[in-house]
Amino acid sequence: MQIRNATDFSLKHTLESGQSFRWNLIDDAYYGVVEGRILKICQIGTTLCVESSATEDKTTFVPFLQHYLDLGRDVPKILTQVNNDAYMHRAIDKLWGMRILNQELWETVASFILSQNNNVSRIRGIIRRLSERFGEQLILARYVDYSFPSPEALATTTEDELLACGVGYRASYLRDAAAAVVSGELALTAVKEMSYPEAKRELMRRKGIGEKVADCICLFSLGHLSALPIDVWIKRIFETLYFRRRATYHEIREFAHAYFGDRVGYAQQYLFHYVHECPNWADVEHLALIETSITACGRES
DNA sequence: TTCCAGGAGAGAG
DNA sequence: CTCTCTCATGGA
Repeated sequence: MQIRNATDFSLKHTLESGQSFRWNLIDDAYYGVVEGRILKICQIGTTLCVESSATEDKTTFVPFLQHYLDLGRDVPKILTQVNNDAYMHRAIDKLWGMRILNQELWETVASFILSQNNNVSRIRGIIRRLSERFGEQLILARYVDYSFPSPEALATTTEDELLACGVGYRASYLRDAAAAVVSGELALTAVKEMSYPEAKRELMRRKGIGEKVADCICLFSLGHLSALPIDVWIKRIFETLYFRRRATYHEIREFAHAYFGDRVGYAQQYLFHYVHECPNWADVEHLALIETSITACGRES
């Protein structure tokens, strides 16, 4: 199956930017599991070639995939709004076409609970082992993978089995969240209908979900583009480039919304992925010295 | 060996 | 409110 006219879209930047942990690049095609089926996607120009392990109805599958990849959004317009300085200009130029995915909610909740105090490659390994152990086997041609474990599967296992997958001290957080979904205490269908502040507050009631993880869930699953996950790198960027001093999370949040506007989540993702792709910290500091359009922040007490 | 990674909870001040 | 310590794990 094909999707044409995927303009201003980069499959590579989108799937490799650390918002999903499930995609593997094999011979120019990305293989991943999305909502219970393996997808194989490759991009040739503005055309996406897609294969699925499931039998798909084209009339529903194409809109589903377009929504997952956020293809319906006017991303160039957003990037114009957040292209405020030399550093953002470089990030946007380097990562043109990167989009923020709309991922399945439970998988996103569980994945970012596991992300705390962890690194991307290890998070990927944990999720792969959890899926192999607690998910269902899927096959597309010679590619074998496993669906993301259901809340029921993770709620009824033991912490020892989770530890064997390498989740570490996050085992109790993961099991508690799964149990809350099963019991209905965490109503995911209701969370999907909530506003950004409501959804964030509801998610943060769970142990293991703080501000940053809740913002990742709101941004990478619920489409709340004003969500701003502040990890150590984003904090470092804002402090070096825009504040030139230590800043609290509250200060960064306030400044970022004023500086980038209500699509700050998109700006954040370009900053996050760019600093990981091009970890030239001296360059950041150099830009901080020559940048003049951003001196408004951090002057008052 | 120590440090770090898409942090958060608990406690102290 | 802010600061600090700890948490399990593996790669650098």
